[in-house]
Amino acid sequence: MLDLAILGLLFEQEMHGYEIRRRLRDELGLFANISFGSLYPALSKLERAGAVAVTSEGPTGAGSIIPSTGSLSGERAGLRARRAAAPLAASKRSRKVYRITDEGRTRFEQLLAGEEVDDARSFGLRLAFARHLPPTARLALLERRRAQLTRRLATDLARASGERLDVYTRSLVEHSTESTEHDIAWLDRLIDAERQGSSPVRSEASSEPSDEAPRHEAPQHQTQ
Amino acid sequence: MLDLAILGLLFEQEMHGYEIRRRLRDELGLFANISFGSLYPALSKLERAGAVAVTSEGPTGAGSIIPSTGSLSGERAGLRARRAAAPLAASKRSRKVYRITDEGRTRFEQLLAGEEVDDARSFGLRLAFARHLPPTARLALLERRRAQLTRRLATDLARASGERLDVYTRSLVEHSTESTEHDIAWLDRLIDAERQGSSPVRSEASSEPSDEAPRHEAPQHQTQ
DNA sequence: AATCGATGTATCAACCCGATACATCGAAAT
DNA sequence: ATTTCGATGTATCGGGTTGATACATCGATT
Repeated sequence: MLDLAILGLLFEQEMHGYEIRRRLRDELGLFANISFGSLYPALSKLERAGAVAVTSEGPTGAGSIIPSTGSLSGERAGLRARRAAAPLAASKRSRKVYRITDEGRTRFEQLLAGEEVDDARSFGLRLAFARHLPPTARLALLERRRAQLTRRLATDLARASGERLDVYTRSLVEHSTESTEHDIAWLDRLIDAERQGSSPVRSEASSEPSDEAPRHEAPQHQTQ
Repeated sequence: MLDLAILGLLFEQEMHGYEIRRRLRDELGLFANISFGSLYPALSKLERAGAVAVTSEGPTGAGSIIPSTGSLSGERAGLRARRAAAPLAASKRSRKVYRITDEGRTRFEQLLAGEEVDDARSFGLRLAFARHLPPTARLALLERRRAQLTRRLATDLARASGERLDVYTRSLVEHSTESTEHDIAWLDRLIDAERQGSSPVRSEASSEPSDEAPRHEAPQHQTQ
């Protein structure tokens, strides 16, 4: 699940681990504070799997890829060895900038279109990257989530009406029910907007928009 | 965190693992589907720590508190009603019935009054057992949670207004903001009710061993 | 009688989190 | 000018959670 978040961020721009964490916290808001104990192993795993590649050193921008000395494999003491053996002038600080590969892009689309939309986090993450989905899959994602919430609402209502609960538990269940209803209403608005805006447009990349409906906010595509 | 849930359920009535899972799912609703891979290790750990003891074998040693069919009608399926209607006493089935110890009760109160009210699960769990808290601690719990949500609302608002987000991410952030506001309003109602109603009733968490029958659901005050 | 689903306990790999360690840099404090 | 301190940056470790899986018994249907 964290793989999806990492690949989604690297899909737009290459960056290093610390920056990934910052964006996840500040922009997405999901993973309130993703732990480094999750992030770095996930990056290593993605690198081993060939989904991302490291273009060591280079704060921002596109160029400035220093021809690596071949010892960029993340071994146990490799970090210290690299630091000691690389007193480069350009090397301000040890940072590993990650870049997504073609294989990673494929993996990203697989994960994004995956069916495991169980919890709120997973759904929120997919929605945050929903602009990379074709309209059909986007609508399917929203409706899958809506079906899940509807199911949960049914069990919540059964529990609220059937059981004998104390004041606090009852309030908890009632509030949970209201929240679920609120979520469903929100999803209905999203689904409606999706149906209004994406029906005439067949493809997100190449097709003439033939509708003149006053869309309040157009679904913009990705930027570089 | 799971320890609190287990001890809270065993606080009222002894039961076995499978039943703990069922109650957590059907009554509390938290831990939508608690995994056995969490439950059984937690039970073993609690047993090693002396917080619970196993009174192996015998599903209904001291008379089942199962309410007769009436309130069970709203259950998930008729299967449970069927099972509840026939509480076999000679069950040779391997089941380990757990009972809370005095040490476990102490541990339960420690956990319940603990300060780590970070996430929604932890708070919801504490609220579900809030009737075991003295009114002062109950109010403190609600206000701690409110303060957390207020902080989160501030960062959410900053993110929503400052960043340039695509349609879906923006909708996500806005919905999250609304949900947090909804939660805060709910907490305000709870806090208000707590301030109104908590003066006359003084009980719980004291050294009174008698005065109450071993009922497991006994909150009778308050105006919801 | 055989199958199937519910009940019941238990373990495993994979994953995630919180804490911690180590190291560098910029800037404020002394 | 030097020290201190906080932000940046990578990485590991222990412990808890999950989902999958295994094994076994019982009740009911076929």
